Amino acid sequence: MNKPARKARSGARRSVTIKDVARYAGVSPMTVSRVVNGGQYVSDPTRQTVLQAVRQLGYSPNLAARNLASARGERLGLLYGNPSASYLSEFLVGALDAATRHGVQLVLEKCELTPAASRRAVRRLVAGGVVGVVLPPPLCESAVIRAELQAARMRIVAVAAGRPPADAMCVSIDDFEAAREMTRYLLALGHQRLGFVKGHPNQTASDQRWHGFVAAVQEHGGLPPPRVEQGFFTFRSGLDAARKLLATEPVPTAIFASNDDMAAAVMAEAHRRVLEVPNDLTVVGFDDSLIAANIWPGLTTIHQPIAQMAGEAVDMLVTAVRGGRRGGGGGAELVHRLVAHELVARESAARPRTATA
Amino acid sequence: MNKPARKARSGARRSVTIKDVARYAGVSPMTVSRVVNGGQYVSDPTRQTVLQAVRQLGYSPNLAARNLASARGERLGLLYGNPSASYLSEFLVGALDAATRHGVQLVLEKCELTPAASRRAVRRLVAGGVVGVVLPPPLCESAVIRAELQAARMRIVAVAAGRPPADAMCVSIDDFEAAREMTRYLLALGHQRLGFVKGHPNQTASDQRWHGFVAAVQEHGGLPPPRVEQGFFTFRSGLDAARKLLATEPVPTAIFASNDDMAAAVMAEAHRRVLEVPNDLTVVGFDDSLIAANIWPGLTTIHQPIAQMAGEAVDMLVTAVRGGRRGGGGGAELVHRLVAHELVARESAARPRTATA
DNA sequence: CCCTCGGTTGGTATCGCTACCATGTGCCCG
DNA sequence: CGGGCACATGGTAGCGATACCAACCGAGGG
Repeated sequence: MNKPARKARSGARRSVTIKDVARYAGVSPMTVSRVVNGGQYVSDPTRQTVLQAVRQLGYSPNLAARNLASARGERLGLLYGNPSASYLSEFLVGALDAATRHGVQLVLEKCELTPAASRRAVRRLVAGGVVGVVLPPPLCESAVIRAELQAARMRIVAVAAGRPPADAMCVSIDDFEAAREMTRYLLALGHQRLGFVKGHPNQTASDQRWHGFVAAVQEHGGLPPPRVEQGFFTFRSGLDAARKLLATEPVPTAIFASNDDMAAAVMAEAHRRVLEVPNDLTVVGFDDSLIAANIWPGLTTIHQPIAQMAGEAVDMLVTAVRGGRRGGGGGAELVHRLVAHELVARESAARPRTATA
Repeated sequence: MNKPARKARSGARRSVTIKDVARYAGVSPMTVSRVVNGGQYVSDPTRQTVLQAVRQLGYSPNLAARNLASARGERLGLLYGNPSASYLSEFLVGALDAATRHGVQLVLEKCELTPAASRRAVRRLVAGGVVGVVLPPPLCESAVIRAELQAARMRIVAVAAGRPPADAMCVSIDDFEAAREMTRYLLALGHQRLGFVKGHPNQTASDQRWHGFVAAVQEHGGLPPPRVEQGFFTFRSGLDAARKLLATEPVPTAIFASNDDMAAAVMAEAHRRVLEVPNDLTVVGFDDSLIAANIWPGLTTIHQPIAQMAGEAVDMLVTAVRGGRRGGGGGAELVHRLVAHELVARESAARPRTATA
């Protein structure tokens, strides 16, 4: 038998259980459990004793057992769509990390944006015993998917939706504020003739960014009207927009694209026209996706703490699911959490040539 | 009691347990367990019946219960280093998917390449009860990390190491063959003056790709000696290499960079010199990373089925761990699995201007 | 013909923890 | 003064799966 082998290996392994702590503290396992889980009906002296024992013995609860007993081995789903978003990598890291911390399982499911595909994906999730779902962009914008999920009684957290949907929890940065900040940055550099490439019209974040841009322009005042083109968050659409923006005089001295892919496209088109970035043209983006640091010159952009956001989303889901099971039925508190963004200045933005410092 | 209420509501909710499957298949839970875990003492008819039931009911074992009962910390680790590799995203998707399929938990751990950091990361993994680790590049090349892991008796699968390490399982594409294929492709287009940007010298894949390139050049024969520069897989290093390659006459008509980031850098530098790609210069890369399709012109490159490779790695780990525990001690079969690559032709490669078709 | 033996099954205990109920205090209120 | 209520605690019964052993069964050897 290989039992002896196991024994030998484990030696150091065997962990201290709740019973050990209970015995050590001279109370029942139940009391220990209550203390550890922040239960309410424990007297303060007892609590201190137990906490002491926990520290002394280095007790750490067995996740598997806890999950099993509390039937909280909940699975969470992560529905992802367009994987071109270099988002996904960081997003997954953050989400998985949080999931591991909470001891919940994370199930991935790919999903196109068509109703049929959504339905299929949701069905697969339900079949997999998933009780809550994280929705990264652009799926978080799809009312169809949200409705489908809601019908299956899933909890939902939308990540990085520009405007929080009314029917789901949400974690995002303040797209409006971030765009305003970036625009102010451009204005502070001395730019006057601005160009803007809008994002995909069916993502609410696009609006927020656009409005932030407009707000900054208006509060500054006295500028020639900015040139605006519609984009769709793809490199290709950025190229088209850039072509139009750069074709007609007077050419903008700074172009703010609603995401990095489009900003990269603007830079590519600028190069084609032998405009040097940033000396002849300043280009800034949004997202701080992988491409931002991997092109030359590096792209000045807005950094979103994607991993953190994904993690928070999972946290929210876990508390919602657990609290929901515990607390009275359906008391759906729809939290909306904002996290901090950051303007990352790289090489693609500079004072305009004609700046009147 | 709210039990009835739960029952009523649950219908779709309540996950199916091993007992349900057993009842459905008309056998005991034990037998189901044996089938699911690939146990040996099950007759074929019984096995089929059970598998059928599993599929019908959509059964998926409860991780918590399994871990608790078997005390088998069946967690797998994924040690990732340099996340600049846009690799990570797809890699995670594949790995997580496989992990979910097998019902094992995947624990992520970030790890720098220094010995100290490796030691710390491994310690964290051990503390987390991890029994096997997936090593994506570039970590799979680090003998230090492998040694560290092996000392902790972990199973290891290295992914995309150019040359399989002697002491670990491995899944990769045939870098040599892929590079040779790409080079033949360039030669077939009519290119004669070739440039090559080598990859980071401490990754064995770099060698393989370089040798594949050389092999194709030699088997073709009668070419001027190719121009070669050392790169380090970073955009920056690609820029430096491109500068040198394009500075001295005669300029190559095609440049093969050992990865996409460097290829993108070559393209950027070409643009700066007002060389049009692909008309004035053909550029090809390797990896088919996100950037390849998101620049203009699109990069002709070698596609690696990253997600699939990651999935296979997890599969191998699972069978190794389960088989290893069961089967006689230490019969470490070090499998090395090759998966198919694919040459993806986009717009960055064309016949040279001076081609003598 | 019985007994052993290897392949195949089912029963039972148990993993570590928590839900749930019972119990036991002290205290206020009717 | 007894019932009720808010706290504080302990006991018991599982959660879903596997380990381990017992039981069965057909075949072959003594």
